[in-house]
Amino acid sequence: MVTPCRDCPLRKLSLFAPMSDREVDFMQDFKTGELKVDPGTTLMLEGSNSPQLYTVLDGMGLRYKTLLSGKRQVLNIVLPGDFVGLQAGVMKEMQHSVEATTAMTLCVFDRKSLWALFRDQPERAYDLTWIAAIEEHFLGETLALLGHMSGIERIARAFVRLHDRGVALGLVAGADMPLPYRQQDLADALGLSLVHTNKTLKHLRETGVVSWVHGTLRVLDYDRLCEIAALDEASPLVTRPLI
Amino acid sequence: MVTPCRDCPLRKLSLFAPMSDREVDFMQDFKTGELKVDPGTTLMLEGSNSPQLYTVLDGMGLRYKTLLSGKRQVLNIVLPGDFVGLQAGVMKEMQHSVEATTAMTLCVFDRKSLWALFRDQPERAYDLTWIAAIEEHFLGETLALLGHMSGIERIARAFVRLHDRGVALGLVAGADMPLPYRQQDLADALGLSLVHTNKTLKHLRETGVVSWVHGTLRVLDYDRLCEIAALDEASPLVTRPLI
DNA sequence: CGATCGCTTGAGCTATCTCAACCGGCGTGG
DNA sequence: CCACGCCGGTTGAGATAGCTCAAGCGATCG
Repeated sequence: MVTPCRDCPLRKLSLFAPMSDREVDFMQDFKTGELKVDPGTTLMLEGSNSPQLYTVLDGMGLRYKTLLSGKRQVLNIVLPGDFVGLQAGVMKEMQHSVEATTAMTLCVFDRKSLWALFRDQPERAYDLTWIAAIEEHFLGETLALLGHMSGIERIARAFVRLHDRGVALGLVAGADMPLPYRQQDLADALGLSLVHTNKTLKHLRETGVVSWVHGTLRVLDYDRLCEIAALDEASPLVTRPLI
Repeated sequence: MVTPCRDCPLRKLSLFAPMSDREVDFMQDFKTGELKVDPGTTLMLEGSNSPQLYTVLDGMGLRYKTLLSGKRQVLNIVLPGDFVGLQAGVMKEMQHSVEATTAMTLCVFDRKSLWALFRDQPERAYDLTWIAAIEEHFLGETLALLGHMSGIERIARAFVRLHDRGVALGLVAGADMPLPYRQQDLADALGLSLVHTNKTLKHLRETGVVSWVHGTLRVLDYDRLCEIAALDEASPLVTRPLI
C-alpha cells in the first residue's frame, strides 16, 4: 500500500495542472515505495543501469563524474525536490554517479513504468522534459562559470546559488544554512585545487563576506557576495516552472 | 503544403518505433515549414521567447551564452540532426543563444504545437526527453573537460569528439572534415584564451597530430590524438539512441 | 593511543593570461 | 584598379592565478 508523496516534484511541478483522481491513481502505481539511505550511499553508479528512479524528499547528495585520471568532477549538488536518474530512465545507462552526502529519503519509481507515464500522463511527461531542460540550463551556467571566471568568483557564485536554493527550500534560518560538504567537494565542483579553495574561503571569511565552517554556510553580506560573483539582480535563480 | 522531413531527428530517433500513417499526419501539422538562413544569423536569442523550434537539416551553428562581462561561453557546436530551442519550448525563455555559422537549412516547428505533441504523440515526446538527456550528458562531459583538463587535453578532446560526430554524420572525407569556425570560437568553448589556443594548435600541427587550417580539420594521427585527450576506446561517443 | 580525516598554511613552480605588435587576405569605396 | 581598413591568425614577452608538494594540527574513532 504505497501512498503518493505530496512533495514529489512530479506532483509539485505542474502548478497549472493539478492532479485529477485518475492521475493520483496512476502515480500510486508509478511510485513503488520510499527509501531511506545512510550518508555515503551510492544511489546511482556511472555506467550502471539502475532499475529505479528517485525523487529526493529529504537530505543532500552529490552528482559527479569520475575521470579516467581518477579525478572527480562534481556536476551539482542534489537537494530536496530534485529528480535523480532521468538518464538511466531514458538512456541505456547512467553517465554520472549520485551519492548521498547526508541521510536521504527518496521516493522510488520503477523505471519500467516510465514509458507508461509518457503514454498515459502527458502532463507528467511534460514535467519530466521540463526538469531535463532546467538541468541543462544549470549545467550551462556552470560551464560558463568554469570557462570564464576566477577562483573567487566561482566560489562566490556557488554560494549565492546555493543560498538562493536554500531559501527557496526553506533551509535557511537567519543567515545560516546547512551545507555538509567538504572543501574537496566544492573544489571538485568548481575545478579548483583543494589548497586554492581553502585559501580563497579563508579570504572570504576574513573579509566578512561569507563563512563556511562546520558544515554551515553563513552569508554575512549578500550584496557583496553577489558583487564578487559578478551577478546582478537581473539573474535570478530558476527554481520553479517558468511556463 | 508542408511535407514532413525525412531527416528530422524526431523522426529518425525512434529506431524502434517507426511512424504510423496517423503519426505522419500529425508531424505534418506540427511542421510548419523549412527555413534557410545566412551565415551569422541569430536563430535564438538568450532571454527571448522564440515561437519556433528547429531541427537542423543542414549547416553548422554555435550555441552560446553571453556573460555580464561581455565574454562568451560556447556551449556546443550545432550540427545536422540537432534540435534547437527545447528550452524555449518548455521554459519561458531561452537561456542561451544559437547562431548560424554557415548557411543552414532548418525544419521549423510551431512551439504552440508542443503540448499537442506530448498529448497525442507520446513516442515523439519520449524522443524529446531523450534528446534533452543526451544534451545533459554532453554538457556534463564538457564540464569535466573545463574543470580538470589542461589546454592541450581540452583541444585534443574537442577534436576527437568533433571528428567522431563528423564520421557519424558522413561529413568526413579521408582525414578531412569541414570545421568552419574561428580559433576564437574554440577558445570560447574550451575556456582558453585566444593566444593560448593558437599556440597549442600550432604545437599539435607541428607534431603531426592534427591540423586545423582554412576551416578544415585534418586528423593525422587519431590514436595519438586520443592519447593526448586522455580518452581510451572505452569512451565511445553517444550518437544514437541507447535505449 | 595510534590512525585517519578534514582543514590549514608556506613555498616554489608553471600553465595560462594579458598586452602588444605584425602579417596576409579580402571586401569596399574612391 | 588601387588603397585602405578590418578580420582572423601568428608570435613574443612579461605577469600571475592557481597548482603541486609538503608539513602540521585538531577532532574523531576504533
